[in-house]
Amino acid sequence: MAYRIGELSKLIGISEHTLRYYEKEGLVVPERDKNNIRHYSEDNKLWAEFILHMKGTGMSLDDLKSYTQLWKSGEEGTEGLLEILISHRGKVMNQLENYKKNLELLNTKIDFYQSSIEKNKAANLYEKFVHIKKNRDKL
Amino acid sequence: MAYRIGELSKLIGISEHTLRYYEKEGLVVPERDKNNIRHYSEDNKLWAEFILHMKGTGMSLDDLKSYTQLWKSGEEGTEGLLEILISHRGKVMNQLENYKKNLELLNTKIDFYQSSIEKNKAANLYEKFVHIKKNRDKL
DNA sequence: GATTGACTTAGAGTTAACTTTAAGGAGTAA
DNA sequence: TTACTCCTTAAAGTTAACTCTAAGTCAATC
Repeated sequence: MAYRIGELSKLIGISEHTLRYYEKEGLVVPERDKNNIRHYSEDNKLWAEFILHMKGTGMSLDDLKSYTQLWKSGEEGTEGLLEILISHRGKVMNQLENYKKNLELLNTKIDFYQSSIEKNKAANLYEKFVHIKKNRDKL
Repeated sequence: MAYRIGELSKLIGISEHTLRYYEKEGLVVPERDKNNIRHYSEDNKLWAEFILHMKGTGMSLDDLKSYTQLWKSGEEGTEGLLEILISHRGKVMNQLENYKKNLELLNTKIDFYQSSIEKNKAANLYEKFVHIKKNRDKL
């Protein structure tokens, strides 16, 4: 029920280096066995995955450090956790809007270039046709 | 119908430094007057805004450089432009999904903490009530 | 005449989040 | 025994995209 660094690294798709870095930063701190080998619990894994999710929507490691500290502090940190989550949710909602708008912009541009290529191909075909016709007529 | 660097900087919300940097990188290249002052045309402005949009959804300046070069090359660049746009659209769609999922996750967490705070408040109120009652009974 | 806003080059500094290196040591599985 | 995975520290290197500095010049406007 515990993962060694190499396993976890493969499971969640980040390097062992990065996992050690996260430990140094206090983000994901596994237990050690008598040989000093890291053992990541299921909770450690879930926490790491949560971090990756939040990072993936633009939360900074600094914010994630604060978040982790608050979480460790137990009940008294709850309001702080909420504050961070709500502020981040605002950013995520803005980004969502931003991405939606830009997707539309991209679609418009893509449509434009695609039809301009189509037109171009049609024009070339016509040119070829005229050329062939001309040469045929010459014969 | 043309902007000087300071004006454009304010209009589109990036620093003059950055505009000069973009010029050096070949991204937005304004005309110069006889005194060597930059004059950004309406097209320059639109291009700059387009760049900011694409950057805002994660396109790198390197890709934007290629894009700009292709655009300058005219008709023969069209297929290349399309390729970049379509590839970027893919990334934007993935990000959109990612943000949607994370928004849900955030909402779940926020709900959880909010109700746990509510419960806590209720419990505290109850404690206070018991305390008051106890003291009143003592009298 | 003073202020404002523009210009130049060349290079150094910043930030976040890794990523790599060096150089060695130790436990475990086939 | 060989290979594999793990461990350590400390520090240097990387990347993108700026951001700033210095030191000076120039033109327009109040």
